[in-house]
Amino acid sequence: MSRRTLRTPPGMRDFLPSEKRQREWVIGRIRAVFERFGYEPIETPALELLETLKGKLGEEGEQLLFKVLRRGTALEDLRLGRVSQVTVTDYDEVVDYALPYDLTVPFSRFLAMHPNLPRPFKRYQIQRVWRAEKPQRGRYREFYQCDVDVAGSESMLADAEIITVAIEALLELGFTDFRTRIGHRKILDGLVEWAGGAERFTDICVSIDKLEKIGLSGVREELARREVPQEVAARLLGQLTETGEASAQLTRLERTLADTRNGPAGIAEMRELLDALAAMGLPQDRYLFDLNLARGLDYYTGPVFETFVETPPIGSLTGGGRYDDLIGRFSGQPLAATGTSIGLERILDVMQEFDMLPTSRAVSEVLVTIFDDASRIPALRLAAELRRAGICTEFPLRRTKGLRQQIAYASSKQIPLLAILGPDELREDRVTLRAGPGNQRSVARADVAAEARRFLQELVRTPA
RNA sequence: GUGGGCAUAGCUCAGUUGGUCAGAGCGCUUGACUGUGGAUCAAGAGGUCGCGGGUUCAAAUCCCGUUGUCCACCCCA
Repeated sequence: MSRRTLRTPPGMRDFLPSEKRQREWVIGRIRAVFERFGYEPIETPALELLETLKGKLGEEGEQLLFKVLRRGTALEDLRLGRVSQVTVTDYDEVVDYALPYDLTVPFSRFLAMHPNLPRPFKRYQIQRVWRAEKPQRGRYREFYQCDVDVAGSESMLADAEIITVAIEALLELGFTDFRTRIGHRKILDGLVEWAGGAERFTDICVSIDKLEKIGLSGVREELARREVPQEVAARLLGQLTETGEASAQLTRLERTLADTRNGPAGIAEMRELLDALAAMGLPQDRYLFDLNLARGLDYYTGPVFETFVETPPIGSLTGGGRYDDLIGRFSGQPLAATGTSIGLERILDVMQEFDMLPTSRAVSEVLVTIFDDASRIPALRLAAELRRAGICTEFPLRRTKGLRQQIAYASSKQIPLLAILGPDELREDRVTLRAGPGNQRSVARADVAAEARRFLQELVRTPA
């Protein structure tokens, strides 16, 4: 088998048992936080109609869709040699389906299809999504997102809860060095209107979103490159670089944006949101109002939020916002919604780098030894008994030579406990439980399950 | 999509100015060792040196192309 064929597609990975268990551990913690706030799990298909996904991602998002070639029609003729070539003028002609790019759009489709669910509907969703990007550190073509969303509430309480859930999830995983930036699309909208660039809103958002990253001059250049008039850019940047307490900034903006269409509503919502957050018991230094946070996706309509770690510079760990119009685009019935996405892969990358993950050990907690034909049946019985007691147990599935080899197997698989049931033990109706050199005890055969359980608990408390 | 680094066994990597350079360690397989911690000893499998072309008496080594991969940009989780 050549190296050429023996590989995974770019940006898509195999996970070894130890890696998979770490992933599941992290997912488990995140899920526990979601459920602590009353969010329910759902799942959507691995394919969506292309039509469902189109036109929701912004200009650049759409080319990142993995599209599935349609079966039949002219392409089938081509495959069967009935025709020698096929002419296509738009990919709609050959594509019906695409792999989801995120979980928000499928969720919106889901909500539009299930209008009778109790509202507000609170769901979480932990699934793979796909983007046809060039893979890089912290960026893959196939990756998991952990989304939490509330649909059917226009209250800032919903946004505050989503932000709180995301922060709690990171705290639960042991993160300490992060900040959640909170911006507001309506305030930005007001600001852009005030500056006289309303018709270029999307372009302007994309540019000012980078303020932190490329600096004032970088944004000025980018706005110029996008042909935003210079005086518009100047007015805008003057406002965006004002700093200070959130409340002071909002008071200032309130005056500036008094006559704009969306500014006043945005400011009122932002105040409401910050008040709610303060009441929800989050550490104050975990989040901040950041006028410059815009986010690239088209569908956000209200507060937007993003969580960053300073080190390593890996990008955002979570990102989300309010999208009150998206669901209406599917059903015609407007339905307010807000939510966030937690980036599992980046979280894992960071946790790996800072050694925040628990040391992985095997699924099996006990290995029951098999010495010879005579001890085989008793060993199988013992294993069955341990399993009935809820202890993950295995025994050697192929011939082993002596105890040493079985110990080596248990060690290499990091199985913590060995249940030795040899001729000596059988004669005395006992079992030797062994956790390591010099750390073993002989227990009565009848007490094995209880003793093993106790032994394992001691081992967890005092890791070897 | 743009730019740069890298490519030798399953993994981590040696390989001199082109000339016994097809290698090591780990892992894997088999055998030996009367039942106590990833052993030891012995044997074995596994590579057209990413692929294609060129230079040369001679290429893992130099040149060109190509593919893959990693990093940066863009964008994002």
